[in-house]
Amino acid sequence: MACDATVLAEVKMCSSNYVMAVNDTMNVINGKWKLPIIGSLLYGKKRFKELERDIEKITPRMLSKELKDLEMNSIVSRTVHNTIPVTVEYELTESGQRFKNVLDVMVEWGLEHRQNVMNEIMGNK
Amino acid sequence: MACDATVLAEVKMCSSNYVMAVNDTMNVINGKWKLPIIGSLLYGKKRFKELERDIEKITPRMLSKELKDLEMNSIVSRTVHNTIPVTVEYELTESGQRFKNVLDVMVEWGLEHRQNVMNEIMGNK
DNA sequence: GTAACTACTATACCAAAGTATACCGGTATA
DNA sequence: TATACCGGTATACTTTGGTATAGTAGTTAC
Repeated sequence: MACDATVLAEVKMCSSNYVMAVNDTMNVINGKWKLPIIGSLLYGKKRFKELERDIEKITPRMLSKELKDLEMNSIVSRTVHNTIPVTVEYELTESGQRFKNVLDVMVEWGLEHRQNVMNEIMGNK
Repeated sequence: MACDATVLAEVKMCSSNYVMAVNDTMNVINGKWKLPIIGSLLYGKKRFKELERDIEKITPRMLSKELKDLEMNSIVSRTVHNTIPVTVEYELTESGQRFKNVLDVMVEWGLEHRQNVMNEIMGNK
């Protein structure tokens, strides 16, 4: 059938699955701080305070909240180490790392779009 | 230099451009209604009332506002026809149509991610 | 004993985003 | 003359998202 999820090309034709999958993706990146956090973790695992220092102007309240969201959605994993004092490490899951594919396409589109808009303003065809 | 914008692969290394391009893309899709509007217009040009009927629960206020946003960002074009009464058509620009690339990757990631999460719940490794 | 580091949480507030409801001028139809 | 369609706008309200500021418990260094 057209709605058999086993074949990607066909799924793309099936608009209810299409919408669901886009929404799943949107839920990962909603809010002001999700992308900065993911961006920071793309460079490797980080501790809470490291993220707090890394991401300008984020408050511990928001960092904590957003990390919980990301953990719940299996984008980020949280590991507590029995050091003294305890250290907590946040790391991208495999899904989290694969999210870079989405970011890459966003970058590609963003750059092309900016170029297009520039050309229009300059009057080039 | 590493920040020469002419080579895509190098641009991806240059984090300030990377961030800028992602933000450009995010600005296109922010808010609750941008994606439904773009999604509807992917099937071809539409008039105001057609969009209003197509997109469930959207109010004319939001539709009008979001269409203006999209037009300002060169994602959608607005054409007024001198029919009686006037008809107004909204259509994706070239950039708007290319945005489907972003959506496609979002769908791909969304489906894979959902599958991953399912597998974890089911206990499969 | 007091200051500082870790990983947070609690309370209160504020601004942006979205909703609800009504309305506008113009035209066509009954 | 009344009703309905078109492409919206205006006003007021509510909900959500984010900020500001302070404080928590445990540990180490001075």
